[in-house]
This record gives sequence, C-alpha cells and structure tokens, in this order.
Amino acid sequence: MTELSTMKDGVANQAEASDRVLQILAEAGRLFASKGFEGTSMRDIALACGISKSLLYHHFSNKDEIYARVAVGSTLELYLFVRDRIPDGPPSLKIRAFMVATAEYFRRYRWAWIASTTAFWNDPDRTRHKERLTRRDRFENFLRGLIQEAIDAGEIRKVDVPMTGRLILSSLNWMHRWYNPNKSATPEQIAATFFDMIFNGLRSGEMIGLPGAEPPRASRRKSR
Amino acid sequence: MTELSTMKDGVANQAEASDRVLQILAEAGRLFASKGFEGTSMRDIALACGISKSLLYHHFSNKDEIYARVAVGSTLELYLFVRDRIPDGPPSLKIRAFMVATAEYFRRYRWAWIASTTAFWNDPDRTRHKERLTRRDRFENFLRGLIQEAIDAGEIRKVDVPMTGRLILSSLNWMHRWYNPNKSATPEQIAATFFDMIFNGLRSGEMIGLPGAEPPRASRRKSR
DNA sequence: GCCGGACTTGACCGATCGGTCGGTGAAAAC
DNA sequence: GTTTTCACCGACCGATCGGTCAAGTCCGGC
Repeated sequence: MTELSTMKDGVANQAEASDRVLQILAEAGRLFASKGFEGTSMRDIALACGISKSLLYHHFSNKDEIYARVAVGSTLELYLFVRDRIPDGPPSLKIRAFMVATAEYFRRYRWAWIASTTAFWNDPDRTRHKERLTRRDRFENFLRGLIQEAIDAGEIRKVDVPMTGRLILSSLNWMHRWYNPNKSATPEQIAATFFDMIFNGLRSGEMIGLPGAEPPRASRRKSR
Repeated sequence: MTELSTMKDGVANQAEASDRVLQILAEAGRLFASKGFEGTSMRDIALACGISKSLLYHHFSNKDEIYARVAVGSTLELYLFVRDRIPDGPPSLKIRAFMVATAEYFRRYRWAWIASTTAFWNDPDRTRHKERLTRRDRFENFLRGLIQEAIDAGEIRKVDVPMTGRLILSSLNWMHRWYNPNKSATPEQIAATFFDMIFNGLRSGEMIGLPGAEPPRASRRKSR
C-alpha cells in the first residue's frame, strides 16, 4: 500500500471524494496558487467550477477547509511519495533520489504544491496548519537523516546538517517561481542538475588556492 | 553617488520623503510581508501607523502605490547595493561577495524584501510590476555575468550559467522562510556558508567512484 | 490679523467579502 | 407510493473592502 490510491487532476490523496469535490479542489488549488488565499474569493472558485457558491458550502464547511484540503492533500503524502522512491545504495545517491522525487511530486501536483508553500505561511493562527507543518517537519527530518547518513559513510564532508538540508530544499522550493513547464527541462532533470552542482561543487578540478572549506568570515556588522 | 542616500526604518531609497511617509512605508512593508497584499487592508495600515485611513490617501493615491513604493523601494537599489560591494579579485570571490551582499541587503530591508518577493508575484496585471521585474532581471544578469567570468577564468566548471544563477539565488531567496533573526547566524554568515557548499561541493575529498560531473540522467517520464 | 497650503479627520459610498437561508428536483430507500 | 436523502441553486445577510469628500487644524509668511 505504498502507491497513492487516488490521483486525479493533480489532486493527491483525496480518496473517496466525489468528482465534484475533486473538481473544486483542483480549481481552488489553481486559484490559490495564482492569486493567494486572500486574493481568491469563494465566488472565484464557484465561477471556475461553473457551480453556485452555495454548493461549495454544501461540500465544505468554509473557505479554510477547502484550503486545508488542498494544502494537506498535497503535503500529506509527500513524505511517503519520496520515501518510496529512495533506492538502496550509497547515501549520496539517496539524497539525489530525494531531490528528483520531490521534483516529480512538484511536477505532478504543481498547483497544490504552490498553494501550500506560498499562501498564508505566516498566518498568526498557526494551529490551523499544525498538521501540515508536522508533516513538513517529518519530510525535512527525513532529508537530514540522509545527509547524516552520507556524512557517517564519509561520502560528503562534515557539513552542518540542518544548513545543508536548507540549501537542498531551497533549490527545490524556489523552483515554482521560475519553472516554466513549456521549456524543455523537466523538474526532475533540474533537480538532478542541482544535485550535481551541490554535491560536486562548482569549482574547477584544476584550480587550487581558492577559498576552501574554511568557516565563513564574520559579517562586518553584528546583528542585534 | 553610489551610496544610498536615505535609509531609515528599513525603508531604502525613499529620499525626500517625510517622516510620516517613511512610517507608512515601513508599517505597510511589515504588514504586506506578514499577511500578503490582499490580506492587508488600508485600515490595517492606518491602524498600525496610528493615523486615519484618509491620511493614507493624502500621501498615496491608492493601495497599489503604497505597495509599489515598498517593493520598488526595496529592489530599486539592490543592484547598486550589491555591485558596490563586489571587490576586485578572482571571479569566484566576486560571486561570494555577491551572495554576502545580497544577504546583507535582506537583513537590512527584511520586510520590504519579503513583501516584494512574495506578494502577488504572478498577478496577471504584470504591467504594474514591470519596472520592478526589469530591475530584478538586471540583478540576475549581473550574477550571470560573474558566473560566466568565473568559467572563463577556469575557476569553476563549465556549468549551465542560468541554472547556476538560479541555484545561488534560490538559496538566498528562500532564506526568509526559515531565517530567525534571534538565532546566532547572520544572513551574511548563512550566505557565506551556502557559497562554500555550492562552490566546493559537499563531496568528501577522499571519496571517489561516486557520481561525478556527468550530465543528469533523463527522468523516467518525458515531459509533454 | 489673516491667508494659503500642508496635514489630518470622521462620515460616508458602492462593491465585494465569507457565509446562511429556504427551497427544488430527482434519485434512493422504505 | 411515500418518505428520506442529497446535490444544487438564487436571494440574501452583516461586515469589510478600497476609496471619496467636506471640513477642519496647524503653522509660517505677509
């Protein structure tokens, strides 16, 4: 039972949902992704679905629930999706597979992904997103485990694990801001390219004498 | 005339603006950053400034103009700010300085930075942001020039220049999502750490036989 | 004294917001 | 054949949205 059971119109893990509900989630995700949570009205969603606004409240209790279904639905299975695509082998190749799998997830559920990673991320009422954040943490901790594994195996340098995870996730999380699906490279290919750059570094093999792995210089100004 | 003339309360390049205008821009930037453009009402801004809503319309023609002043004000001088902090020397060190300077800019004008990089980035009415996008492009092209320079000098591998620029900017642009100013590391230190990781790579020097600089494998699925 | 312009206000506008209401029609359950 | 269930709708609600307006208040120059 590792494969996701229901996948339709880019809406993940919405098993036992009617076609209408799936349609609403798909349209709402697309709108949330392009106009944000506050910028998307219930009328917008109803209009995009070709139904009355009342019907939205028949299937969902309020606007928050629609967003929650979109966002949780997209992050719900991300961890499992990625985990199942990590092969046996050297830890560094696992990290590569992690990146490629995450990119594949992004490509498949693009709108829900964007909606969940951009819309009211810093809402003061964080309790509404507690479950989503917990799953995000599990996802990120999974990556950190792979990084630690690669360090223990001696495949990568003794880098700062959380910081390395942030670098890797940054390269993936920022992709939706510039990715153009009409261009040739797929998200998976882009992720693989980023892995190559981060893992092997940009430095030319012939060069020496340039700044190595010394700790970063302190900034000119003290913060705070 | 390369140094920024007016900097107050984290609002860059608002020369000849009254204290009141600077206060409005600072509060509006903070609100836009935390609640988004649509999620921030003119009443919110007025309340945060302790003034009436009407006064906002005395100093600005409408909500869009306030946002434009916040966003353009923050991106207006980013290019100059960074350019002036690029030292003479090896191209790779210029890239490092580019990253550190951008991080310093982020630290100084954090709210305006966040507001301009997050709020309605994909607004269909792009014309309103044309100037901002043009300046963004100039900023990004400047980085690409440095990367090309480093390639020509043989300091870094013959990587894909736009993709390398995206990786570097991703690491900086995503920082606001996890950066905590109360923690010890400054943005400049974080940027320097990222440069080290990207430039030198994660791979342990002792290791061999792991995936090297070969082009990324094609993904399992063909796009389109 | 008073005049003009910059600054500031509360009352108000039409539009739109999220959400509710009573009801309809058709199929399923009895 | 009746009742229940369920997807669905148009009309409507109070609140809030961005924005306007006439009326001050303040203050330096004449």
